[in-house]
Amino acid sequence: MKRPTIHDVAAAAGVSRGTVSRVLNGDRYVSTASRMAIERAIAETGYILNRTARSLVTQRTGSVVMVLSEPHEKLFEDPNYSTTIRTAIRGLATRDVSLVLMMAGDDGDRERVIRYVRGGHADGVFLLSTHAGDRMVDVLVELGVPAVAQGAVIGRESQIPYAAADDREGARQMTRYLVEQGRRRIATITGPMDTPGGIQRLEGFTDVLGRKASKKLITHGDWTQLSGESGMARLLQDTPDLDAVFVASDLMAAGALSTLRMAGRRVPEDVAVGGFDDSSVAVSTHPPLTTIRQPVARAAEEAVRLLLAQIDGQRPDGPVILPTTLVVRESA
Amino acid sequence: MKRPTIHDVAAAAGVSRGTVSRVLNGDRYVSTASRMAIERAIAETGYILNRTARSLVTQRTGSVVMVLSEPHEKLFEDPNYSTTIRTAIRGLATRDVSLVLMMAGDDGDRERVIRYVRGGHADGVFLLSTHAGDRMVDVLVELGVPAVAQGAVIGRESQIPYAAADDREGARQMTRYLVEQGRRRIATITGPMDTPGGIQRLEGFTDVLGRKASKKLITHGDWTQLSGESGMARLLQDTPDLDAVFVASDLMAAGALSTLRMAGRRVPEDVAVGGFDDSSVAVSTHPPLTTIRQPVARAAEEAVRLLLAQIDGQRPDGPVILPTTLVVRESA
DNA sequence: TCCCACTCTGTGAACGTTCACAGAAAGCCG
DNA sequence: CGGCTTTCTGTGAACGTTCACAGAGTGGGA
Repeated sequence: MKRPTIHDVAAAAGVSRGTVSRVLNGDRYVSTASRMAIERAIAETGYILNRTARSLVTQRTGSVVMVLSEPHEKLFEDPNYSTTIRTAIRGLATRDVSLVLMMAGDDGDRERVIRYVRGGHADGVFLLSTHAGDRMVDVLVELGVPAVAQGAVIGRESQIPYAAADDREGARQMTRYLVEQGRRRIATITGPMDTPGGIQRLEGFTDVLGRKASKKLITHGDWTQLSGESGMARLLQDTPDLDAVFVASDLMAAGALSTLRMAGRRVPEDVAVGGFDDSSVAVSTHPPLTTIRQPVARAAEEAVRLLLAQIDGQRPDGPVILPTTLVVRESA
Repeated sequence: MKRPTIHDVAAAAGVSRGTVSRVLNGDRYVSTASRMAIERAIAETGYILNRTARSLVTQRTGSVVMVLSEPHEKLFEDPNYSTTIRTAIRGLATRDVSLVLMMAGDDGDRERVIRYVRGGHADGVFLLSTHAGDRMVDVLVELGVPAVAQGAVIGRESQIPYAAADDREGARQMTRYLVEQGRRRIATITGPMDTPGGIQRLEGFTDVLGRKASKKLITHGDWTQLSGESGMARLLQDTPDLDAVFVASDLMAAGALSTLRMAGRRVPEDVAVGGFDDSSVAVSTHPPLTTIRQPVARAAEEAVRLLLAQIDGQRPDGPVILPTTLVVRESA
């Protein structure tokens, strides 16, 4: 029992391939009689379009590849990825575009992604957590394939449109809040300085604190919970009298909380802790985190929109920056 | 500038299409002279195989679809999914098979998945968190498409091979441990009773407790943190003197911890809490969770193996059940 | 009435592979 | 030397669509 083809439908409807193809693709020059006959024939035969055959001639695949650029050990700790992936799948599904997931954790992976895209196996690329100076990005830009990023790709802001939260302003909100709460020695644990979140959240921090943001009050993490623990330990050592810390992600903040607890500091009485992301861990820590909510789902939706627009041949309307909001819980 | 095709390679190497195709597919009847010429030609022209064209004739796509069957609100809270997805991608990549991600949160989604598979757009299906009685599964089985599941598909254990942790024995380990610690009134919060984890972890619990596992000591959650909170509240109301609770997932256990804290019960002094999964939340709670580690990555690897074997036309060697281990932290 | 525009339809070619087949060349055995 | 097997190669057809083109029918305006 072979699957029915467009020929079978045409025969059943008493028309030709061409006409069937026209209704399949929404061409307007089809008589209502033919259209109805064809629709009946499709239902009767159980015909399903063969996208492979279509792709061969249209040079379009109807799929998009999402590239996750985290090293393997670390990947996916961040619950935000899940939201982004889910939202993107849904957004693309409305246009019947499917989502292929690839990793770019090492050079072999990146090579594979390049081959995949260069081979024309995807109509567009959705970049996630791409670090500065990624060679793969150079190749993609050179190829001119439609691309979009969730969070800016550093150094490629003008070539690859993106959707992101307003990291800098979010960091300002949190820092201002800590200041307003009367905190005087405010430290920060940043993200990696080759990611937009790492850079801009630190910028927001220094925007508010000015020269009070001394070197000793700044340390760097890599988004992992473990790096939050060790970062907090370093800060306590360098500045034992700190009374607040702005941690650039909730996951790192969870790590910072454990270190503080082990050091016998009460949160928020002795040290206030501010996170960033409002991810699911924010409510499972003790105490629950005061944090900055970023509209991850909205950003993913916007990114999908930007990507589809490019695939349709339109010029994307620049980056989309979304506002953040302060969520006060108990840690600060 | 068109991309080079197999014709261009053939011309550059001074052979015919057929011979090029043979080296591309690893056929042994090719002279070393031709083979070398062709390999040079491929490198020089920058040729990349067009999988679409290949798919059209071979009826194989070189891709597999992973289906996530959680309702949209809830999906992805569980960090284990991330591990599974990542591991599956890596495993498939070694065979140059790509992974398409689809959701099956509502009927529309499921319909889309069916259309996709029926249309022959994937060589196999990787089922994640599929609930009992899912109509989509019936269709897939009927279609006879290679399929595999992470965690048994209830009612389809014999038709769809799977890889899973030994949920029942894991639950026994935890329950035994609680008993050994001298706990006398042990309750449990289960997962949904249409999932294997929900059913089997409860079975393990009653295996150990026998008739001591009274109705009042059993309540059901849906894997979410919130359901852990409310489940714990119900238990405290029904059985105020309980001194331990086995929660069928870490995420729900995190919820249970908050409820206990709000109720003024100390963990583990007043109430011991045992989780299940050893997911990332287990270490961010306070106190850190004593839990059951399941080899999620191993299970994903095995599932990929089972799937690829079927795609290669072999009979899968039955379900793979992997051992769990007790991880003692501070909550019990 | 004639011409043109518009609507609708069918047909052949093309997309870039693989596959089956046929046939050439080479080696071996009696 | 003749025939048989093995190795190697080229060719036409096929996979299931879309697309461009040509042509038929219809209606309206000059």
